[in-house]
Amino acid sequence: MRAAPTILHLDMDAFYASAEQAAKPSLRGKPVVVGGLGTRGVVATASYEARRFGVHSAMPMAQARRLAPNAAYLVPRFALYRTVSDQVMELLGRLSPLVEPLSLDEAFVDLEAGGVADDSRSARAIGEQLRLVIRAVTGLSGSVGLAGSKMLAKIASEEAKPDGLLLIEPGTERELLAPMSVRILPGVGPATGDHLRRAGMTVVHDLVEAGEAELVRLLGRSHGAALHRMALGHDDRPVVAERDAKSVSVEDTFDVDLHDRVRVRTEVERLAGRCVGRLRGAGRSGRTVVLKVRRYDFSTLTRSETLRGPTDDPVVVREAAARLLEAVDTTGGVRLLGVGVTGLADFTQEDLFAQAADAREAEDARQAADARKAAEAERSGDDGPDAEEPPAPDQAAAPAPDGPGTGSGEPETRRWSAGHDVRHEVHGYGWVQGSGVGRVTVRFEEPGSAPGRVRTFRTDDPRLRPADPLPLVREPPDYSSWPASLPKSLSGAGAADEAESSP
DNA sequence: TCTGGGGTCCTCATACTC
DNA sequence: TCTGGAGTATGAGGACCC
Repeated sequence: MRAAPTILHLDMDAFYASAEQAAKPSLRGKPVVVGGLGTRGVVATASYEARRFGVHSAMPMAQARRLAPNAAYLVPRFALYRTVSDQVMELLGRLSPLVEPLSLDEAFVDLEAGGVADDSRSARAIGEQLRLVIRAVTGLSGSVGLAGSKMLAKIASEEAKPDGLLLIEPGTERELLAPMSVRILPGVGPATGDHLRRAGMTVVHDLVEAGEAELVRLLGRSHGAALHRMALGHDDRPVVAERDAKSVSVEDTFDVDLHDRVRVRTEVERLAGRCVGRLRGAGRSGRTVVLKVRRYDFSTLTRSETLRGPTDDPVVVREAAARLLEAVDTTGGVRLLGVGVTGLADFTQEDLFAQAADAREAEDARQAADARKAAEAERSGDDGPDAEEPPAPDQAAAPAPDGPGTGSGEPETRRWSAGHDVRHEVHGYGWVQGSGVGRVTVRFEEPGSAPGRVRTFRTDDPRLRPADPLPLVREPPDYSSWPASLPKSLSGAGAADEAESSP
């Protein structure tokens, strides 16, 4: 906990839904729900208009549709969100070398390390400027929290939402936290929240009163002690810029439970291939293969196997996953399958074998100079100590890694997903409003345009093609000198004002 | 016809080694 | 030689986060 509120937490407001509203003028001011549209989808983000109907993140899509039947339901377009996220992160990087992204729409920034703020006044000014610049560049709003620790900065941005800024002055945090729900503290989810409630603790003040010993008794040493510190407003976790991934995994939930054991096995192998594709894409390898199975009754089990060394060989991972599956009872049906790899490294067991082989060859070559006669025969019998070494990888079986985020691999059958961009030879840019029974309905509009008109085509209309997302802001102001100076069009818009944008 | 996907961290049980 | 304890690796599951 530092003396000045120089840790900044940025949280973009209803990010996916806001990006969709910015991209699709006809949706502005209307309820928008982004998420999986399948029978088992859940809500990723709901616009503030949709939240008024009670729709929120992680809610089953079916329930959302009952609550807000007239909302627009869209599948996520990660390519667009990633582009906007990159723009935002680039702006944050101008403030400090210490930027810790938490997701596409959230990050911590250590303003002190960047030398752009060292007290409340300068921190607030930078926070307000950041919000202005983000809006100018991306067309979207973000909320900013400023405090002396990560926990409090995050709580501040949460309280500032939507489209606000809140600064917590050091010294005031205990008073501020005391009446808040225990659920505001990081690490307190539904289960811990329930646990605490049953013990009579509902607000942060109750945790302080209970004392560390009682929390440790209830929640265990690590969690209990950490929670007590948080309740007192103590949090000295640093902002960490670079974080290495510790695992890579892929999983799929099926629209209908799988009963056929052969199909289950095929899916596991497919997932293993995808997982290795991601692993290789990241230039990593892994030592422990994990199989995840969610059964028809939502019970989830995992089985894992640790290999002798890290691998990025699809055959090895596929076979390990298949072995793990053998030990799982899938009668009754399988709802979800997943394959993951942990224990990541930057080299593979095969690299080690190769190194060992190189060393052996060098040694052999040296000896061969002395004893040429026996060398060939000796080497043929020297296969190394490891009998478990898998057969040479089947090169042809190496999966085409699906690039991060594309996840398509769809055959040429044309699928028009709701919300996706299209371009029509005659009518120009638009987005898919819906499709079915051989027809696709498109609304022709683009960021910055007026709400557009709707037209319907045959799904195989050759004049209609998928398109890349258009930038949300066509001509952003020149902000190349920010934060040294604010673009002219933005200065005077309240950057240095002391006024707080939210209560 | 409730409950996604991709992660992290913690706890507990068990096996093994010293 | 047997036993107990500490430390470590592994496996499984749960909670949490966005």
